[in-house]
Amino acid sequence: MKELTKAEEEIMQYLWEMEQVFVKDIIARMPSPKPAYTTVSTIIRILEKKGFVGHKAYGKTHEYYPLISKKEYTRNFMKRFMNNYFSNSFKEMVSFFAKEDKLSVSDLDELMKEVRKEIEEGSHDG
Amino acid sequence: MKELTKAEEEIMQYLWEMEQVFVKDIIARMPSPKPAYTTVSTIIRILEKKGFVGHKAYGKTHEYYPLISKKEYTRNFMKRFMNNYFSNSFKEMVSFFAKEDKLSVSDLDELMKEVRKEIEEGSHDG
DNA sequence: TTTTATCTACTAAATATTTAGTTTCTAACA
DNA sequence: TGTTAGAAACTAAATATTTAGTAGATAAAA
Repeated sequence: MKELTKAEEEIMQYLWEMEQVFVKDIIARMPSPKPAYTTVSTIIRILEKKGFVGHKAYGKTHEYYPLISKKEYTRNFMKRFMNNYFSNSFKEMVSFFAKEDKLSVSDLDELMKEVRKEIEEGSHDG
Repeated sequence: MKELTKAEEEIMQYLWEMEQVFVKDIIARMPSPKPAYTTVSTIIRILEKKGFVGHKAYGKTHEYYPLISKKEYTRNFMKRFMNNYFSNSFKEMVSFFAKEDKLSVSDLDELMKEVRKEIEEGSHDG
């Protein structure tokens, strides 16, 4: 999977959030100062070339949608990151953030109860 | 804190790992094809300008060392990332990776036992 | 059918990043 | 003291990324 640059990722976030969009929809949601229409359009075309985005044509206009889910991208990205920053150890990562957020042991237990539930629920669809 | 580019981060990883280094030490550790001496040297100078690296001068030669720890950088980087990819929720992140690595509930319990221990140990130095 | 609006595709300029050659300085040594 | 080796600093070329203008196409409106 190709990497995304900053600008590409920013646009991709809108795609993931909105699922089906026209260029103008994205621009509408962007904060000022808004970029030129063609800027966004160009970035989307790059995303298409990289295989992240597809489109349906409605006459001359394209409606764009993600081909790679946020989950898939996150997975790949985090693999690299985990490797570099937590020596590939899930434990280290959790531990880092728990300390970071100054979670107490009981905070963590509470959190883990919820995570456990999610794992159990999710276990049939992977 | 400034962001690091890819090339800068790569060199920074050596600094973090080796703590105190001369340029040639870094190059010695780098895999082939090795970059030119001046390439590494230039990147380090950029890192100094960005405040990530300092140096002690031994005559004409500089021994470089990190000014910003891997932990500090990770913290900042992950804040942004968490925000974009896990809506700032620690729970979501743990859950994501637990599912990702196909951890069972008992795997998770085992892991959390260790994390809990670390938190308890670490609580006096933050 | 002609005009208008608006969209994508094409193109290119501006900017940022990466890579490395050249110069200059200094220390070590003859 | 002069010469040499090796390092940082300076400079610049190559490459990648970002931004946006212009042209050409098409649908909708007149």
